[in-house]
Amino acid sequence: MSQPGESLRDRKKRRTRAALERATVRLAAERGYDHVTVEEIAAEADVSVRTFFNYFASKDEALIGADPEAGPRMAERILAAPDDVTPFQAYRDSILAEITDELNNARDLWLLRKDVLMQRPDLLVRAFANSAEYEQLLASAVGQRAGLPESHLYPRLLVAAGSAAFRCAVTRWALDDSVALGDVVGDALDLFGTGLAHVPHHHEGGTS
Amino acid sequence: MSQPGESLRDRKKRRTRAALERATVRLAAERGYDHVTVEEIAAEADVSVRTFFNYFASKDEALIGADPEAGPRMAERILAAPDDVTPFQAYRDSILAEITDELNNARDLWLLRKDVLMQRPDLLVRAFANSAEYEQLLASAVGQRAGLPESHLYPRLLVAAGSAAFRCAVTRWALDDSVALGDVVGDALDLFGTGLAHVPHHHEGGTS
DNA sequence: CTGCAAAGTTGCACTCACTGCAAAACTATC
DNA sequence: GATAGTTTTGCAGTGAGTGCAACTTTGCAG
Repeated sequence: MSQPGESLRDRKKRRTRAALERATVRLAAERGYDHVTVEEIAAEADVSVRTFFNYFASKDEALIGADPEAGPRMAERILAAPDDVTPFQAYRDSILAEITDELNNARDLWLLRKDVLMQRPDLLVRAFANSAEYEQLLASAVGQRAGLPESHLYPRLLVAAGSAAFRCAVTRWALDDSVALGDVVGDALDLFGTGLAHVPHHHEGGTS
Repeated sequence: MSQPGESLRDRKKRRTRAALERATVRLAAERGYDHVTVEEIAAEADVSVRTFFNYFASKDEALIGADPEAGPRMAERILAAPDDVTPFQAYRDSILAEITDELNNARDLWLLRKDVLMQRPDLLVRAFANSAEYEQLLASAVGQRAGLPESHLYPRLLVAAGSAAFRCAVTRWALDDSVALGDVVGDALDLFGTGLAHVPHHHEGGTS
């Protein structure tokens, strides 16, 4: 939880950010996303409204609370993968790593978010819209590994497939969480991997 | 252009809607999306601000101007396809049909949108967020044809792949429009069809 | 043509997300 | 404990978006 070389300042910042994220999710789950104002969230987290916007560019962003370093981290991971790993596998691994990490740190928040996102599925799409800049970063990493020219569709498409997989997995998981979210995302990515041209067979507990 | 059984009222509505869409795209391309206010758009189209919001729920929506009947139309088309057509093919055809239609009616607008979307790629993502409700509709249609239970990932994933394909295709087409947008979308969908596990070969004018 | 009902338009008042700026509070460092 | 760098905050303002009630236009029937 608390890093070694972390100053008081950094610790406070992390705490405030986390408090705002928690407050947003908690209140939204309780009262419904658009019956909660930023003012209330800020009050709940004991900071001013202005400070809320120092941490998050929008209410949407605070609800999802995406780690701004996740994008760069994934890109690095993709580039660092061994040579015999395909770009697809590298990207798949980087996604699953982030997700398991996230769930280990904040599983409870995702259980609350689930309810909010079931009411407002568009918020999940918007969350990815906010990080549209990072898509470019990831696409470059994939493209580099794949040895494809900047103009090729494949990298962009693979990255977009990742968002789509995550999004669909959450929606699906929200309806029935008997399979862990990470596993559903994995299944979704595998479907993208083998192709959607043909309808997959419908077998029960398909975790892998 | 003008339908047969269309009253004066309906004609006026269509004209107003089109005028608002045009004004939004034109001004956004000219000055940049967020240096244009709804007030200016409404003025350009000779209606009140309030009327703007009678036609579009948000500025985003007006920029993309997605036909609200496109979703239902596609769903119908999917269900109406012959039995020997796979859900994938049926969905692919329904997308391409809409796109060719749209480009035939408003190619000029897309040339302007291109510039706006290059500056603000997130707007394209947001556009799909707005029509997140229709995703459910399309997923049901796909699921029905595929004979899969409501809970299965495949329909949702296929539909999301469609959005992703369109989105990536537009981004790619914005950088280099030597290949028609419809063809790029087709290529993207084919990649999803055959699977992303392996990097595709890079051949030049791949229209089909 | 007239008058009535339905649909569309508008203005108004309001809420709320979000931004820039400058002052105040706080933390780190020497 | 003074000083420099960061973070927090208040304030004033912009602009998106909504509900409501009045007003205008269109459709239609007598």
